[in-house]
Amino acid sequence: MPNAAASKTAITPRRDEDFAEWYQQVIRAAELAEPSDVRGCMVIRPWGYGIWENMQRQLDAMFRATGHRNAYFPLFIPLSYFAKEAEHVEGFAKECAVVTHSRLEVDADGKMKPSSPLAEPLVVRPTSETIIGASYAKWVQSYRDLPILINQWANVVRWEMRPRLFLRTTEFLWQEGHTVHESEAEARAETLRMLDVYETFVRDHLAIPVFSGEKSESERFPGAVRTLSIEAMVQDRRAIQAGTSHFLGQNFSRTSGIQFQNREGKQEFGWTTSWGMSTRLVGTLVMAHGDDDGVVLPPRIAPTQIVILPITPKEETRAKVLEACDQLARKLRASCYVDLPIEVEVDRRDLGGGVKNWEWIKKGVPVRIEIGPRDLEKDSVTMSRRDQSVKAKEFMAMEEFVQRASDVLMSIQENLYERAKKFRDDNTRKIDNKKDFYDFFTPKNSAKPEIHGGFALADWSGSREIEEEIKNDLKVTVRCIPLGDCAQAGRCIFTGEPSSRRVIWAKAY
RNA sequence: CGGGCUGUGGCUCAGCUUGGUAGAGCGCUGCGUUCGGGACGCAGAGGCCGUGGGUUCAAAUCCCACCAGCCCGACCA
Repeated sequence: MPNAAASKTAITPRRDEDFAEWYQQVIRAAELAEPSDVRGCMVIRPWGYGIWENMQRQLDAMFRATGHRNAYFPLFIPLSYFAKEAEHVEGFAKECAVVTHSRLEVDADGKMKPSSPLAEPLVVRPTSETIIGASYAKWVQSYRDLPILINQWANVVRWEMRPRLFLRTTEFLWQEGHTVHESEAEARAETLRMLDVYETFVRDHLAIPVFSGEKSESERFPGAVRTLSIEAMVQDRRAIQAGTSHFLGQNFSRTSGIQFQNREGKQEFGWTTSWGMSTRLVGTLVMAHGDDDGVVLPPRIAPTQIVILPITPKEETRAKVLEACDQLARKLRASCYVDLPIEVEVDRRDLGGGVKNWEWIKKGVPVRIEIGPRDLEKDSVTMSRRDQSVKAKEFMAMEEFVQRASDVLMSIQENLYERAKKFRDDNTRKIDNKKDFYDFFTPKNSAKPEIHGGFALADWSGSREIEEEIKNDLKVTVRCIPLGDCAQAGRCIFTGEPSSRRVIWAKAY
């Protein structure tokens, strides 16, 4: 049954059978993360955390390069701080974890019970605008103290109803940038600049193309004047917000008292921004590039870029094979891929060769190298790329591979981007009337919906009622309103009213 | 927070209707055979059957309560 074996995929079900289940299975098979006993929370395992660490390191460098510095603010926010900005509280009220006691006591039944109620409850940060604002208020007196350009790497808690690994968990890791500026124009420019950083990062490092734009009023961050986002398409053709950047106007500086004497000598409230990206990106990465054999990692973000698998069928050649593997690893580590030493691992575990090979396939390591006795004789290696068929192998001299390694990684990175972009473009459509719009977003099989839809570019008047109606009918929302001046006036496909431009509609995570 | 379903070795589940010695497959450990490949054989380890209460001579099984998880809604990065 060679055919059956050849068509067998490492992950069951396949993406086209049940995408949601496929996603869970991939994460488990690749050992990225697992659900914990704590409701809605996950354990991020080394391979998944390694991906996050790479994202952190690379994003952090970009923040530094744009003049930002890291700092750290408290996990707990006094309820009174949090409640100052009316829209902000309202937006987050339903998903706050609140600390109300400071100790445990053993009760009559021998059970531990909270005691010593706090004078003021503390909210576990769902986001830090208010607590950071309290510090900024102390730091800012003069226009000379501005801008403040600070980022924080932290965990936050949002008591969501329906958690999914990486995409939506009660606790998640993220970075949140919080800046203060002396003028509206400067703050608005900062918002755009960071959106651009995000777009660049996701495109060049994660190999995922995005659309960027402004959120509609209904999707805006609670308390923001303007929310920008980047929107990626994953393989079930749904949209996923990969990063956001908010222009907060003076809303938060007013409530936090961030005030300064401006160049004219007058008191003025600071103009603030905030922007963030989270571990959700790991899930995005999985859904954007993964295949029916598991995760497929872009080389730039892979914790291990090249894994070397020693083939040791005979005891007498074992030592030599391992030595050759170590030697190759050393050479590779001495060479660079995008300015950093190549990350190599020799998998010496005492396991069946096939098992090992498949483990790395499922983990999505970009390049697998096999070295066995026959390779030793010819001083060659066998290479497999994760962006190509699992069975595909390329043979070359060891020295040649050392020379080419960086190029191979680059080629995989490019290939993944091109593939993702083609998928996105193939499933993005201009739509000019309501019927086509509804057809586009309606699955043929309503009992077991197949993968359908995508991004629809359609004119919209900006009416909130229409937005609501579409959401109720199709679960489709405005993902973003593209920026830029390539806008073309048209007519809203739902109402016929004038529209200034097409906006991007999709079902979203 | 509403509506439905499910809690049994690490994982997926059978057993429950009709109460009577706790099971299978995968995984794990050991030995052997294979092996440029997710192989096979044999032997083994591992379970307060979600928690608490009740009925009963006897409860994984029947009854009640609670807790947790999954799916479908409302909420969201």
